[in-house]
Amino acid sequence: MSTLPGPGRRRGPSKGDRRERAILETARTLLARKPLADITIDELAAGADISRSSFYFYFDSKIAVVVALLHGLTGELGRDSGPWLEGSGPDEAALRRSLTALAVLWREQGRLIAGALAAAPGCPPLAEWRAGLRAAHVERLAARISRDRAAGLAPDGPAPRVLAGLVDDLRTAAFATAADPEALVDDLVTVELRMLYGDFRIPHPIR
Amino acid sequence: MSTLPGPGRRRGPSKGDRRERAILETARTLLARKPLADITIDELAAGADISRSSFYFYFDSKIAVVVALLHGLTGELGRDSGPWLEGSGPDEAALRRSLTALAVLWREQGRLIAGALAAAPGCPPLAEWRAGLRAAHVERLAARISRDRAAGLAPDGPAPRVLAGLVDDLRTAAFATAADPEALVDDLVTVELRMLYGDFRIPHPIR
DNA sequence: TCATGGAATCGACACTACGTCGAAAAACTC
DNA sequence: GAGTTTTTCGACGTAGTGTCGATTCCATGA
Repeated sequence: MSTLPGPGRRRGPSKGDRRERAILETARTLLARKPLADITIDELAAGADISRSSFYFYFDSKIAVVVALLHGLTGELGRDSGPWLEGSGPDEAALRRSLTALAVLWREQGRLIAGALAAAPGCPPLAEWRAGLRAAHVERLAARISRDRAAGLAPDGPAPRVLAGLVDDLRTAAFATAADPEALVDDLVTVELRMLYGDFRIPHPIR
Repeated sequence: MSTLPGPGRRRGPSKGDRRERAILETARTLLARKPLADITIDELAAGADISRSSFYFYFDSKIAVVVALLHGLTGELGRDSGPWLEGSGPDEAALRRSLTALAVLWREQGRLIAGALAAAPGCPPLAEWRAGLRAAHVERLAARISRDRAAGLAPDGPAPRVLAGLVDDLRTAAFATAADPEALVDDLVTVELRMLYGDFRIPHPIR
């Protein structure tokens, strides 16, 4: 349940430190092969060459391991999205760079992220992590939408925060579903731009 | 694991039939209060006034109960979407009716659907259910997209199936996230229409 | 009316996974 | 090399799942 390492461990990169990293590494390896729910504490412990009860010296639970892995990931998740989120107008290239970075992360760590998302309802620390991530993205994207609308660059529409939330939902769901996230980037670029800038006149066919 | 009722039960709407319905009813009730993962077989059995081991006479597992509930729901899920999916062009009213029906279902049975979706990876029968549902929607929507494009009613863009998949993903994610699905309908209508029909000229500000 | 067989019920058991505790071994510190 | 801190583990208790065989219920038709 807790985010921090177990009750033991003070300081100094000693033996136990290697063990802790071994557990994390084992978790990462196993997650590449099967979903979080199928991984047992026995396996995690065995992978680090310690007994099951020793595992609890390092982490409070399976979820605590996931949280630790996620912690190292959080920075990466917003990587390369600065230019897009701070920019303005339908800057296709910037959006593509942002989505590409995200897709790579999903390819490499999809099981971890998906596992965390699946376990989030019913596990406060994971729910917070997800909520924080979403909020950060929605916040910045909503601001961008407001700016664009004020500048006449984007059509009016759903409240900025709502629209931004839908964009975030779409990304997450699409990447979670996709077998090959990177293959989806181009289409996501198109679709997100349409969500934000796509205006259309109902009666007339598109030229 | 299995979809069908347990190994017992032959014919005739007798005592056991009432029990079976009592279990389903109990599940429905409990799902209104807490997520699927927090519901135990003990509770389901207790709700139907039988012992835990008697439960297994009726269903193979907790998941089998969910599958049974879902079975009754599958028809509803596509309800009122006919006019939209069989129609053509940006028929806002038809889309709104379709989405409204879906939103109502999510409000009433959100926990059930969300629980099923969460348990789907790692549980073949649920995964199949989800895949079938998605496929059915994607299939029809993709056909609609192709028709519209051929008729010059919609701009070119992502492959119809991919685009339809993204629309489906968005709906599911949005409703799963939302506290009040029905409040989202109007915005979803706008966004989906933009995804399908929204064209925009990059350099020029919107008139 | 009662025997027979399927429907329904349950207690006892076996299993898996989780998490805790306290005692011991290892490693480090002075 | 005594004392402290870190690390390890076996034993235990708990919760939930699923199975088995014995038993009871009950409709039916001989």
